[in-house]
Amino acid sequence: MPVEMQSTLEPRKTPVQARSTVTVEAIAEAAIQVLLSHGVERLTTTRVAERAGVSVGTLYQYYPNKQALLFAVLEAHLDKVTALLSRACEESHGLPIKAMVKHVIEAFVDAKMERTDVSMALYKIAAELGGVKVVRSVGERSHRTIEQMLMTVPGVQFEDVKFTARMMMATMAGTTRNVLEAGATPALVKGLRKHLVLLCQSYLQSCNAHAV
Amino acid sequence: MPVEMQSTLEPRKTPVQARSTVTVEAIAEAAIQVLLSHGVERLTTTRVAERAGVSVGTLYQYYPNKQALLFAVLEAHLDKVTALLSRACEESHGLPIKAMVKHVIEAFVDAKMERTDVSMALYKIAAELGGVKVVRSVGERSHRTIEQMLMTVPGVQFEDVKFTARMMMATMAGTTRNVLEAGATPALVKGLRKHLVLLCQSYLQSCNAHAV
DNA sequence: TCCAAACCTGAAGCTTCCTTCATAAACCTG
DNA sequence: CAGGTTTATGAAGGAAGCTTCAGGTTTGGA
Repeated sequence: MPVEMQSTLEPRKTPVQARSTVTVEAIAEAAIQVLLSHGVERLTTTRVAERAGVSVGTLYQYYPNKQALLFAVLEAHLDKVTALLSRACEESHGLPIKAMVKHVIEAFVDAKMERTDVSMALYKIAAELGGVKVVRSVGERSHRTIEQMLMTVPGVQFEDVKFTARMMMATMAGTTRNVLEAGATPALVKGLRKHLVLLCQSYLQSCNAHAV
Repeated sequence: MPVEMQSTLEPRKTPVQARSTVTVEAIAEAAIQVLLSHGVERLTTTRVAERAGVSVGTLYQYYPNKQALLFAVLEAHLDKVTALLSRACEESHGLPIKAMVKHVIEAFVDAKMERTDVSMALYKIAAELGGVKVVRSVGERSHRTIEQMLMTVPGVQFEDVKFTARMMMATMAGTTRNVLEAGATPALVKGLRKHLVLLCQSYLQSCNAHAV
C-alpha cells in the first residue's frame, strides 16, 4: 500500500509585508543549498532555517511541515520549466519539423541548465514520498503540449503521436539528467544540446508514416 | 561539502549455515518491499526486519548499518543488469548496426523489466546519500562496453563515439525509467521496446560520419 | 505617537529511529 | 549427546529530528 500524503501541504500563512516575502524566498533557496550540501537524508528543518538566517519557528509559519517545503520548491521549478517549454512549443507552431525540434529542445535544455544546482537538488526531492506524483502531473501537462505540437507539423503524420511524444519527453528528461549528474560541464552541455536535437530529429523522421 | 560515506559498508559476517543464507536474502527482499510500500523516508531497520520475519538484531548481524543494507540491494541489481547488458554487447559483435542495436536494447529493457518492483524501489535508493556515486561507477563500466561495441560496427565511423555512447545509454535509462514510473503496463513496455530500438537506430545512423 | 497586526524567536515536548548487547535457541561435528 | 559454533532475539540506550507555543520585536497606518 502506497504511503499517504501529509494532511496539509498548503502554505500556513502568506507573506504580507516585504520582509516576510524575503524570508520565504530565503527559506526556499536555503532548502536547495542544504539539499546539495547535505543530501535529503540530512536535510532538517533546523538546518534549513539556520542556513536561511532565520529560526525554525519562522519556517513553520509559512510551511506547515517539512514535506510541504520540499514540494513547494519542486513545484516552483517544474512550473518554470514547463512554462518555458510551452512557450517554445507555441512559438514553433507550423514550423517544419527539424526547426521545431531544434527550437523546443534547446529551450528545454537551457531551462534546465539555467540553474544546474536547483535541477540537481530536485532530483532528490522527486524521489521522495509522493514526489513522483508531482512530477507525473506536471509531466502530463507537458506531454499534451508536445503531442499537440507534433500534430501541427505540416506534411507529417505520426503513427502513434501519444507514444512518440512520450518517448521524446522521456529522452529529453533522461539525457539531460544524465549530463546534470555527470557534472554538467560546458563541454557536456554543448554536446547534449547538439546531439539531443539530432537524436529527436532522426527519431521523429523515422516515425513519420508518410514515406521518408 | 558533500556528505561523507558511512565508515563501513562491508558485511559484518557472512552466512555459513543454510538458514542464515535464507535470512540474508529475506532481509534484502524485505527491504525492497518496504521501500515500495512505505517509501525511503519511512524505511526503518525494524520495519525491514519485521517484514523479513526476523528480529532487528539479526539484521545487524549481517549488515553493519542501514545504509549498507540499501547499498547492497542497489549494487546487486545494478551488477545484474550490467552483466546482462555486457553479454548482449559481446553477442552482437560484428553484427550490422541495426541488428546490434535491436539486440542490445531489448536485452536492456528485458533486464530492467524482469522485476519492475525492484527497479522502481531502487530509484529511491539511488537518490540517497552517495547512491549517485554507485550508479555512476557502474554506469561507467557500461559506458565503456557500449563504446567499444560501437567501434566494432562494420562500415560505420562515428564522429564522437564517446559522447554517442553516452547519449545512447542515457536515452535507454531515461526512457525505461519513465515507463517504469508510469506504471510499466504491458502496453507501455511493448511500445518502449519497439520505439527505443527505432530511436537508437535512427540516431546512430545519423551520427555515422560515412554518408547515409 | 500609539496600537494592532505581522513577524520572529528558540527552548522543549514528543516521537521516531538506529544500534547494541546480554541471553537463548539451533545447529553441527566428533 | 556434549561442547563449541553459529544464529536469533528484542528490550533499552542514546541521538536526532519535527513541530509547537508563549512571549518578544518590528512594522505601518490612524
